Amino acid sequence: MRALAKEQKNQSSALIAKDQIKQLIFSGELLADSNYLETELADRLGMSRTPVRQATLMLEAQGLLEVQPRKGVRINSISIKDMEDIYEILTELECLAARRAAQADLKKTDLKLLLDAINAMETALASEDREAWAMADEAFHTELVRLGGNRRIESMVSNVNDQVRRARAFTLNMRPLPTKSNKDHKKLYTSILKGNAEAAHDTHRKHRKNASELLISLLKNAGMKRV
Amino acid sequence: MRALAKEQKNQSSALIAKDQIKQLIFSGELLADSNYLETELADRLGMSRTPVRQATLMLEAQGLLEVQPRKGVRINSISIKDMEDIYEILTELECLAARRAAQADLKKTDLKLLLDAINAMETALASEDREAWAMADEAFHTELVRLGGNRRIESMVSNVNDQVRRARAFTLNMRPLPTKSNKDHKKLYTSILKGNAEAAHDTHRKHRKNASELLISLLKNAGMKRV
DNA sequence: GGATTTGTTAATGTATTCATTAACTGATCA
DNA sequence: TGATCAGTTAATGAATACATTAACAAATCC
Repeated sequence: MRALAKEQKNQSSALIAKDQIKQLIFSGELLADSNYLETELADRLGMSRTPVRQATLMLEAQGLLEVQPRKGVRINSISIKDMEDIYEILTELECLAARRAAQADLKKTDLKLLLDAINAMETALASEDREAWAMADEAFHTELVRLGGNRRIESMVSNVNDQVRRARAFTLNMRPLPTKSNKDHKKLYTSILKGNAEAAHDTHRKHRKNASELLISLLKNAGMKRV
Repeated sequence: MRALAKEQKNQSSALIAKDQIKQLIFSGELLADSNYLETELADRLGMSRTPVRQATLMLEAQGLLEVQPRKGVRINSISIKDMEDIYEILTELECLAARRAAQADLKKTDLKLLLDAINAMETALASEDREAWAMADEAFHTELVRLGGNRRIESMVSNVNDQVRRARAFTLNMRPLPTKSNKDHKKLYTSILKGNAEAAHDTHRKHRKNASELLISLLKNAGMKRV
């Protein structure tokens, strides 16, 4: 909490607006396929239209919303096809990161955060705490990509992830507990440590493929056309 | 020309500024690793700071520049490591698109633009017109990605491409004429038409790998640390 | 002479004002 | 009755005004 406030200290209102609007979208306070006027958002965030507008333009560039003149900004929803497209990209980029990480001759100490995340998932599974599991899972994937050592992949993955955040949150409680997935994580961890690049790549590809197929079938079964 | 002017008719100044600043960067009128004040850019573009600022924030999100308070916007240069990172991503995404295109059961008519580009490259090679070749090559790659049918890949590739545009332009006249590369293009064309997804993927991977290795060695030989 | 501090400058970041224009309402006409 | 057109409204998009603050310079103190 304090860290967050501190972090925002030297940020411009535009960047604060960007983060806050993102949060409002993720939390569902701003609904997908709905429009919100700039004035409305400015009031809500307690600032003038100027930084809010800057934020919306940045978020439009990221694909989270569309600025529709005289109608307000429209929060983009995600179709099943979108989900498939996004997961395809996500898979490709993460697998690339996994391969790179395995080639980077990393030591156990380098992989500490990755292992921490794996353990956190195990704990969360034991106590059936889905929220905690989701957080640890995200930490795992973030750290994996970071270990890949390609900054651009990091930011691209982060951007794309933002676009499916709502869908993931939506299905979190519909999913069976992913008891099996931690086996994949451990296998990947070992491959990276051993420097087995292709194994890391392939393991992760299967993992991601399973996860995305599950997610998409859950959405379909729930009759969800858009999220 | 007229099309461009027309295109800009209904665009906001912010979007015009974004395009124009990009052009200024690509053409080298704005130098990498140099700073330009917002006022300066606004004067140059004949508009007020407001839309210019919006443009710079969008371009910062895209990674082309950095907004440095009180120092002006700094045009980002690209290191060899950056080039490697970028080409790695580009390769992965384009190969994905190639695979998808091959799976999409496309007919000859669908592949017309791709073939046009191949022919244009051949013509350009015959007359040793590097500029024309580069344009056709870009058209080929753009169309390939479009045929992949994943909009997000299109925009990501386009963004990433923008980041290496200067480097490519720089080496264009240093390169030997890429007489061999059109064989790769034709092979890819055939693979897509025949629906041979893995061949399309692998052909393009090799093609991209060669191209990036060549580009990077050219930059290294030229003693270029940053572009 | 060097370091520190205060004052000034200038560029950013935000708010506000203004102009433009799409959307809506109602009225007129066929 | 329905359609078209004028007038009004309201939201955007841009310019300008204003506040803030980092950077630089000058002056003072040790």
